[in-house]
Amino acid sequence: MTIKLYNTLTRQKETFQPIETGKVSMYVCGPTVYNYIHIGNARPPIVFDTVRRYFEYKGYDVDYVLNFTDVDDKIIRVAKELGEEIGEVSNRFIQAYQEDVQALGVKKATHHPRVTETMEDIITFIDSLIAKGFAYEADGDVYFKPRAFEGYGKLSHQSIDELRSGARIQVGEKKSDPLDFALWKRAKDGEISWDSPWGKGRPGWHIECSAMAKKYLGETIDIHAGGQDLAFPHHENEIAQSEANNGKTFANYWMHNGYININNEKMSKSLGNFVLTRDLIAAHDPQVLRFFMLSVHYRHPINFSEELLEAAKNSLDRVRTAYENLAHRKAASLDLQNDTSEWLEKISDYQQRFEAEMDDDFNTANAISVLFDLTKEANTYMQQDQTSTAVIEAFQETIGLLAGVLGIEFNQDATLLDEEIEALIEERNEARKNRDFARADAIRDQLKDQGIVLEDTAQGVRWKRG
RNA sequence: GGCGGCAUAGCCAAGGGGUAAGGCCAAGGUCUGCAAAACCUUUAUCACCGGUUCAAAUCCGGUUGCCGCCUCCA
Repeated sequence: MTIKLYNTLTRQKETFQPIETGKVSMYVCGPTVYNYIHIGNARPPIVFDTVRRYFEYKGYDVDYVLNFTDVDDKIIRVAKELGEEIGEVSNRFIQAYQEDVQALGVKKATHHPRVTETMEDIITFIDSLIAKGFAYEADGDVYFKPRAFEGYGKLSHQSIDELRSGARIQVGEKKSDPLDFALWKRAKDGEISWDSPWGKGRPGWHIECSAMAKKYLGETIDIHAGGQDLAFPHHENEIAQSEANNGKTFANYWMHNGYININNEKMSKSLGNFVLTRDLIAAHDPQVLRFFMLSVHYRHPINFSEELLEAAKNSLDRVRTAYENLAHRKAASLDLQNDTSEWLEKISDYQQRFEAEMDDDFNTANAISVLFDLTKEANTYMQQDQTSTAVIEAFQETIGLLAGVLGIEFNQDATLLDEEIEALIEERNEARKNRDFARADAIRDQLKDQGIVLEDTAQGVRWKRG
């Protein structure tokens, strides 16, 4: 089956057609590193990491670039406030970003370029745009002229004249048209700067992505992605810069994720209604947060609340518990041959259903529902007196594999209990045999206080860390 | 003003012409010494109005409400 994905450019689901067979090049706009990320900022890395994982699951070789904007007005401001170098600020928050996102099960990108390390390419890019007549220098600033680029507005589906009413010129800018946007900003006194043909300065916001995408992925990439709010103006401007300069389609597919809302309103720094990712993963299982985000289609908004997170935790526990129970049940299973193939076929059907949902524009909400169906099937199978090792293993492997595609990992290595606890469990078994339930329950309560939960099953005592 | 999205059970959420997936919560039941886990059962006609159709939650028109983008934003 081929993968279909919704392309913002055409406003349609399209069959994914890679530029190069078996390969996918993806560029995802990363953070401006001047503070800790909130959970809204965590959605794109999670969503597109899942997209990446699914492509890899399907056998594609994915070249995945996620950049860091490590110089801009806000970073300069924060550095000034703290009396630090901007490098100190950006390094600290890049580090923090990596930690947060790693906790959420996000794989490292193939490349994590930074603006400050791409300066030469950026300057060359701007120079070339000026040479081609798409940009002009004005008193140390350089501006891009959207009016010179024919396709301007094609991503956000806005006509250039409609946009005009919203455009504005800020104090100190030397644009000749309100629509023009900065490629290069002349340095103010004492501000960090780089030498360029137009004097000391630093890049504007949009040009970095055009330059980095070209540097690491080439002139045409398969997928360019980011949050919905980047579609305009950021991505629109990237298209204009890249296509004006390279004369080629910049990205074949554009993907945009929806927002995280609080009380039905967009979470944003300016509204002050945000929850920091760090704070949340300190208080909750980060996998639950990831699972929560994937339980809604990536293009739809998600309303955030502690209650919803709690519900997500209970949901995920259902799958996790089944996975752990399968591990326990494996020991008591037999090398049965009779009805095995029928079950294995059934399990494989669930996997195919999962794939069909993911193939359809990465419908993780439906993919998760298939995972639940598979979980129920496994639980039902375990109701039987006799179970086949092969079937139990297939259930466990498939649940682990599909959850893994979503970036959810279940604990494989149940650490052994220490001897003291083992002895207590044994003592309790004896007590139960002797129908000394008071003693048995006392031991169970004692272990519970130590975080060990005991469950009596037909196949013996099952324990887990609660 | 321009462009766009959303409205489905107590809650979350898929579906998007053929008669409502899945999860959470709740209640009842089975199993269990008790629990836990699990399984079974119960719970909606899809914001409203009108139209197209043999058939509409799904298409079209309109109404209401909410949200987003329109040069800081994921």
